[in-house]
Amino acid sequence: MKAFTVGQVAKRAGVGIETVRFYERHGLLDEPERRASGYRQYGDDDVAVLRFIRRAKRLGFTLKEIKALLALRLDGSATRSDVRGQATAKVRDIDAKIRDLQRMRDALSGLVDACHGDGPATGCPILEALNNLDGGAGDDPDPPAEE
Amino acid sequence: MKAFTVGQVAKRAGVGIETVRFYERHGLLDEPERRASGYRQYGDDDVAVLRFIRRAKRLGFTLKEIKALLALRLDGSATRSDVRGQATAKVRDIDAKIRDLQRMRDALSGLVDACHGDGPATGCPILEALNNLDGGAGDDPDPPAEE
DNA sequence: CTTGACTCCGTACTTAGGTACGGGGTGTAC
DNA sequence: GTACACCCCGTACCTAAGTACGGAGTCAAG
Repeated sequence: MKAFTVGQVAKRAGVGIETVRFYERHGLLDEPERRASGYRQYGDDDVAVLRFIRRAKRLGFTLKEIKALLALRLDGSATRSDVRGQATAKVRDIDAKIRDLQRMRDALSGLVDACHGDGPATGCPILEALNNLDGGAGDDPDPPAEE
Repeated sequence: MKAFTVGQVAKRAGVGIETVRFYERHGLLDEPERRASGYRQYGDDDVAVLRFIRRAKRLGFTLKEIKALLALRLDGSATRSDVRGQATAKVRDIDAKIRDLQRMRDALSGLVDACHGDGPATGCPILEALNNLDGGAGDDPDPPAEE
């Protein structure tokens, strides 16, 4: 029932007022209705969108990507297979991110296991572990050619 | 054996020359040895570090965080348990990211399944799916209090 | 021993994503 | 009916992470 002011919606979503206006200007948040005075009016759905943006950002999505994700929601002109295609592509993106993170996680956690004891850290097999952090998943535009 | 120029190391790592200098200035890459002419000299280890930075960045780590990750490698003054502590914290960070991504992935992929057929997208249960995208994992500094 | 590609350095510019400022209007509690 | 907090808008500023510029020195091939 569209009862929040910009300050209230910002507080509920855990962002700043200026940020709400910023998202509006950049098309992540729909332009809200206004009271006669010009005051913006928001509802719970706007809070949800703002929270979603916050979380997606933490996961490394850009505002542009988030905008695309949000657009899946409203795009009434798209056919279902359009939407499916876009969503599927996003799922693949996310899967790739997860795989990368998992490899990083495993290497790091292997490091934690290998580096037990409590002497000085020198000798702790961190170097090797870090080397393992590198490795497969690059869209490397430069396969190690000869020079 | 420290045989690459800045251009060569940049190419091998898939980054720009200016980026290499930038990382050096910001302490992510050690200051390399120089030839008499002042030319920087790099080795394979530097390539590995640059590639690592690239991957970590794609995963949403900031350069600051990456610097901290890289520091685990060299910190000879730290005790093993120091290093273990830091690495463990990083693992937890990464786990949280993975969980968030997985929830997002599941919601999105549920959307894909639910939205089969090929009519117009209106009616496709995207709204609910997006609502599910929100939910648990925020370090929300503002629990929905009364107003 | 010159030419072209590469390197040096410092400085300036760019994009993304906000954050702050400031002069004015609004809403409400006394 | 006037404080006071809150909102309006535009503009300016900020950090992160590069990217580009440009004049001078260097290296290797012919």
